[in-house]
Amino acid sequence: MSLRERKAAKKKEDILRSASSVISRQGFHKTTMEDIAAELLMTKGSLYYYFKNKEELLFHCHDLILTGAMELIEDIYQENISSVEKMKKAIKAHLDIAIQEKEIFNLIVKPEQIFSEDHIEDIVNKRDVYAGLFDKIIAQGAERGEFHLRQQKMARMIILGATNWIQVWYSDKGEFSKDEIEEIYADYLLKMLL
Amino acid sequence: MSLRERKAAKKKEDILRSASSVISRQGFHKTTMEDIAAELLMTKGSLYYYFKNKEELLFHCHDLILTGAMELIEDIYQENISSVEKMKKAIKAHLDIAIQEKEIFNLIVKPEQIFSEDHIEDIVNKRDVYAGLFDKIIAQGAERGEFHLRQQKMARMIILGATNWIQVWYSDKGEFSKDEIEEIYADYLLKMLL
Amino acid sequence: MSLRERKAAKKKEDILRSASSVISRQGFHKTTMEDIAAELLMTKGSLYYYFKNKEELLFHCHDLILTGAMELIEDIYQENISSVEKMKKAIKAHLDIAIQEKEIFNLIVKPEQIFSEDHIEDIVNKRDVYAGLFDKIIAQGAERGEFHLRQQKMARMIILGATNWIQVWYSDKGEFSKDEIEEIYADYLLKMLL
Amino acid sequence: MSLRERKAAKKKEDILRSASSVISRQGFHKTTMEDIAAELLMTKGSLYYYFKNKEELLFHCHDLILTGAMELIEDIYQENISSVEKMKKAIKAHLDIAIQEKEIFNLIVKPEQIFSEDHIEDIVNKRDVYAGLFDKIIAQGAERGEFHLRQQKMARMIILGATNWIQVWYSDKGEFSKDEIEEIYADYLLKMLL
DNA sequence: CATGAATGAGCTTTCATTCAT
DNA sequence: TATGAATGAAAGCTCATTCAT
Repeated sequence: MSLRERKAAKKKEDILRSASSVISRQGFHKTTMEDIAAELLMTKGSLYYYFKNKEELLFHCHDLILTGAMELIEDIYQENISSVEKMKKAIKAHLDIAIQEKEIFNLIVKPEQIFSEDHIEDIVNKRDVYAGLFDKIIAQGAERGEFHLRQQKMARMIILGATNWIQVWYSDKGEFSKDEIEEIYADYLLKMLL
Repeated sequence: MSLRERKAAKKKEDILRSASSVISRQGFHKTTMEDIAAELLMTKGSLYYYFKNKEELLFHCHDLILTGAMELIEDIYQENISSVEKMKKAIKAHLDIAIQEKEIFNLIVKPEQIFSEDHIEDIVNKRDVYAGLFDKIIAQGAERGEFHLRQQKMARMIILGATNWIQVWYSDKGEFSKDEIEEIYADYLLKMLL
Repeated sequence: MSLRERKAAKKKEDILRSASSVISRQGFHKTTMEDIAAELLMTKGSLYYYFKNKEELLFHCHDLILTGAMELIEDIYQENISSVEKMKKAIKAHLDIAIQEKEIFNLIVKPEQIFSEDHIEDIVNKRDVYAGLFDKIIAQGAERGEFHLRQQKMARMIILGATNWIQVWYSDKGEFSKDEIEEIYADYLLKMLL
Repeated sequence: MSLRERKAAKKKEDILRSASSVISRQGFHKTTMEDIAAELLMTKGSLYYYFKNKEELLFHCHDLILTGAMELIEDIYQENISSVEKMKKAIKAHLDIAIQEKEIFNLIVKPEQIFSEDHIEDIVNKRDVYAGLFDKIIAQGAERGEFHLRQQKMARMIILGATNWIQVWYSDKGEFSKDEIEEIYADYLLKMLL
């Protein structure tokens, strides 16, 4: 990749980060291209130099964050530790991202209300792959005799549902610190699997 | 209440039910006043006779559903049964509503992105009251020695989070029936409390 | 048709006439919805109450004029006169319309550059039907022994081409009156057919 | 002219030819500077090194083609052949260009809709000079007793109109070859002059 | 010379809202 | 009460044009 290209790639990522942040604050529909541009001290016209429309921009936001998350969880899965430990770590990592990326992560929820058919399949697939990582951890734990449960997929849905929801109410001014919350969540959810 | 007033009240509720249904399908931002009116075989102008604007309409949708849900859970709380049973019933009832009212229930999530300041406080309060009902069930269960847990609020958040999330993926064509799903969810989540 | 409906239909036609006139002056691409609205003392938003987009509006402009023209020529064809007379009348009628509706008539030319696929077929068909009326006159004249020519379609194309072109240069301030021009055109073109 | 200048001149002509071709396909308004640049494997910024804006570029396209056409017809006029032959040749030559340059030639039609006042006069003048060449052929033919007609200008307009129109419908997949069409056109139009 | 990047004016379109009838 | 009609503000998007490098 040439210098030029790397510069452009960096700019694209800057835009995505910035857009993610604004969208997380205001929601996708209430965020205008102008809002996003303003945050970057650009004009909205310039955004279209990098992304061909609003949906495309969002799609890449989504992709960036989900890809990052997948790498994290995949790494945890590869670690040489007990399944209980893996799941604890995975839950904490997931909570971390959900808190940070609020709205973007929330997009995973209802792609049909935002994305056109072109992207939905891609998005749903990626979301499934991500969820699959948690399935793998659970399955491995069950095999190893660490977890005892019948409906593994259901358990995974409960775990991801509960953790995704945290963005709804989390505030860094709450009674518990982020780390404490993550600890408590992990403990509770692990109880379900044992 | 005069006949006329009662007629108007009924019409209002018709509108709210209809609007809820459309919004649940399409999402709030993608639903236009025209869509809502069309569903009722009215014209959008008429809606403004009953509700002074779109937000007001949505606010009352929200209220209608949340009030109904509160009554259900309150009744369950008053029943003369074990806390375990109460919680099971409450979880199932909550799942029922979440599945049925999808989008509207989803509003409970991020009111700031939709409602203006006039309503937010009201909405947040009601949501807290509703959540409080679950807290009461948990507290009672702990008192009675049925539940064993320290962070009661956290547990409640996990429960509501996990159950709210169901709207994201639930489909009546899935592997499990609604009743089965509710049973499984209730079982898993109860494991957390014992 | 109710009074309401007739009123609306009339308004639609008003808009079409007005739009035709503006477009004929400025060309389709240089004419904004605002221009059209201004001519009617409306706001551009209102136009969308009657026509769902700019293309649709243009399509109906086109239709209105072409339908009118077809009726004129069809009537001439039905008259009980010699083919020479029919063709003369048809040429004059066509010139009349071409002069009056300049730009709209010009649309008949390159629909692909303006219309999306949805409309092109319809437009091309109508245009063919219209041209077919001239073919019928020519064929009848040939049968009756009034015209002597081999490539009838080619002759028709020359006639319509020559007459369509008039909008390019016609001005009511020129050396000849519109009637004189029509007379001369008809005479010249008839020479071709005899 | 220095080497550098000649290089630049050549590049300019390359651009004009390329632009003509794209515009002929898509029409002026639907052709963006990017389209033109892409065809030349350039970036749109570079175009502005050679032409100060889109209108200027179009103006020179127009000029290039019309100048070429004028030379052709002028040469025909100078030939030592009968006026009938001259006119036949001129018609065929004109048809050739009209078919090839479609859209650009079409520009001759409505300069006001595309060009600003700066260019209109120039364009109209050149167009008149071009048309004048046909007038000269006709006048000479009348003088020589080959043609018999009163309104010479009108005849010329009919001839140019009919031939210009060919771009509207010509396709190289039609029933007749280009040569045949030209022959037929020339024959028909000549009948008008005799 | 060429280009990548940025700009901003202008366009079409949508839609909540208003209001006379 | 209900509605057809109109409005206007705001959004997404396009593209000719500019300019530093």
